[in-house]
Amino acid sequence: MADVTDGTQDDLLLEHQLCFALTVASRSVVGAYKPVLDRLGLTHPQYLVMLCLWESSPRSVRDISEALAQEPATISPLLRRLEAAGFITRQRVPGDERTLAVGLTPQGAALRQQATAVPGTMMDRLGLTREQVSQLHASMMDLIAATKAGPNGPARR
Amino acid sequence: MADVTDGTQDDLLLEHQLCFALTVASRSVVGAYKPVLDRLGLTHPQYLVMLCLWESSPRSVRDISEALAQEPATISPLLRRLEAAGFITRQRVPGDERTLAVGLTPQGAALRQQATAVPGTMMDRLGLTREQVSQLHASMMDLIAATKAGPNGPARR
DNA sequence: CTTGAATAGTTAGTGCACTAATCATTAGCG
DNA sequence: CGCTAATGATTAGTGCACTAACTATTCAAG
Repeated sequence: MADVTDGTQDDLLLEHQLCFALTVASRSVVGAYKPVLDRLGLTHPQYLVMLCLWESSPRSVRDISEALAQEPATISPLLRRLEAAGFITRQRVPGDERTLAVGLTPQGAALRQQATAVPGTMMDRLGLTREQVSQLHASMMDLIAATKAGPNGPARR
Repeated sequence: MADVTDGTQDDLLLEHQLCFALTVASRSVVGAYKPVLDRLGLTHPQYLVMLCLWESSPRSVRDISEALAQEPATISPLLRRLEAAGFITRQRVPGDERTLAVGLTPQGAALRQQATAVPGTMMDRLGLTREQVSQLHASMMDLIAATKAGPNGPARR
């Protein structure tokens, strides 16, 4: 007994669901970024792509998609919109015509200066300290690791 | 000095972003539910609606949308799909023809039995204890509260 | 060298989530 | 009463995210 899969009645209460709290938190935090990112002309997913490119560019679509833990099929149209906005360039790599070299335009590179204020602004807006942020960050990383570990945790076969 | 809005260089590192970890965690956890919910014929958002209705029904669209912290415009097409799947009914309330009464079909009510196992199964799959789940849940609720508090925390007008 | 497998990206199709605009109904006030 | 406000839900339009299917290029084994 005391098997973890024993479902008690209120296990199904919406208010007790971690998955629910997590999705609401995610949407709420992204929503809190919106007014700040609007001034940069970026959506939140676009902001993450720009962070990715400010760290290193040019990069391939696959490289970006792995860094952001998303499918290339998700990144592809997102890049087209960033190109249309004038922040990035998309060119085939000479010598390997399959691969795309995603780089920054001068405008895209310049945007980094304005973006440096974003993390601080958001910490301020959310009323979080650096420690709280890093603690929450660590919790999220643990949770991500748990989803990768598969059934019954990392100890299984 | 030590103003929280001082942006240091590596504040822009993707790996340090709470918002990034949060969105990845959310997508990863929802993804982990997928094989489990597939057997019930539900997507994750649809599962949340059903939790909502198992707690109390019939309910209006606005009621559901507030319980799930989502826009009525998001819920509306979702309900149409749940109706098409045979889990719920949608009828106008007699006496107030604006309001929709969203209720359960026998099939939708019966689905609850199968769903009772879901929370336990997921805890097992993620290798989380009840305590870990409730701690993470509390962290998420705090974060949600922080996004509602507005700039500079709850103390600000 | 050529053919088949692997790799890189895109496209199509489904579903969520949001804002803004619309329609119908109800409530309330002069 | 009758007109306006407000309320409840839906629709249109944009963007994200996923899977599956497709194209194009490159690699690699025979």
